[in-house]
Amino acid sequence: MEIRINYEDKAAVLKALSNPVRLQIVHGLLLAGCRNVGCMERSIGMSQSCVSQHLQKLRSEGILSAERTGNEVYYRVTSQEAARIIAALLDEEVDRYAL
Amino acid sequence: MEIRINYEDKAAVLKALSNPVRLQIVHGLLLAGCRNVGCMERSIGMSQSCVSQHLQKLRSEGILSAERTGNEVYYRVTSQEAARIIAALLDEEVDRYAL
DNA sequence: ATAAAATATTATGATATTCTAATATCATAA
DNA sequence: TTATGATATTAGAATATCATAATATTTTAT
Repeated sequence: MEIRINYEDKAAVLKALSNPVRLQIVHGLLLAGCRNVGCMERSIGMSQSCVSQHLQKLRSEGILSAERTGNEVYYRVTSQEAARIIAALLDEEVDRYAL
Repeated sequence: MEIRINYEDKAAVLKALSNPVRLQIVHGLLLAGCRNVGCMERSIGMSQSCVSQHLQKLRSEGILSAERTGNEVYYRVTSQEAARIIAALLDEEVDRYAL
């Protein structure tokens, strides 16, 4: 069997993580930090709209999933691949991450 | 001592790798593939200018270094961090990489 | 039924990225 | 010195990204 890497798709994963706001959001989730939008807004210091749009982008790339509880929406990291990348980037242990 | 992550800088590393052409170039180098520009052009199927511009971008982010030998310029990966990220992304062993 | 809180979506202007075509540089060969 | 091959740089058009402001949706409290 022939294994051909799809560099388009792989680059897209990196691209999804290659923005400071998105990186901080995902890393925060991995460290069991903020899980809902309001908390992220405050912690990152970006507008509600901005954070929400970044969250949608991460979701559409399959890095996060969302779950609504009452008024708020809780996010979590569902992509092992993303976790590995961030661990490699920040020189941390994937095992310590929440996902 | 206080460790504060600079998400701007870290995101910039991912951004440098988040283009399919650049990703393929760096991965190729890590697998001991093409080391000069002409070979990369042919192997990736992009114009000389395009490949060269991507190489400059990777160099300016400190991921590659270049060495001229006669007419041609040979590149290699100098960033352990980039190697770790790509290994994590492609689920490969960093130890097998050339750098 | 209204109002308020939390989140999502849309529209927009500013900026950045990408590729190609054209030109420049640099090293060697003739 | 001129020509040639390899690489780099510049200019430009098309497209994408980013943050903000405005509006919409959804859920709960009154």
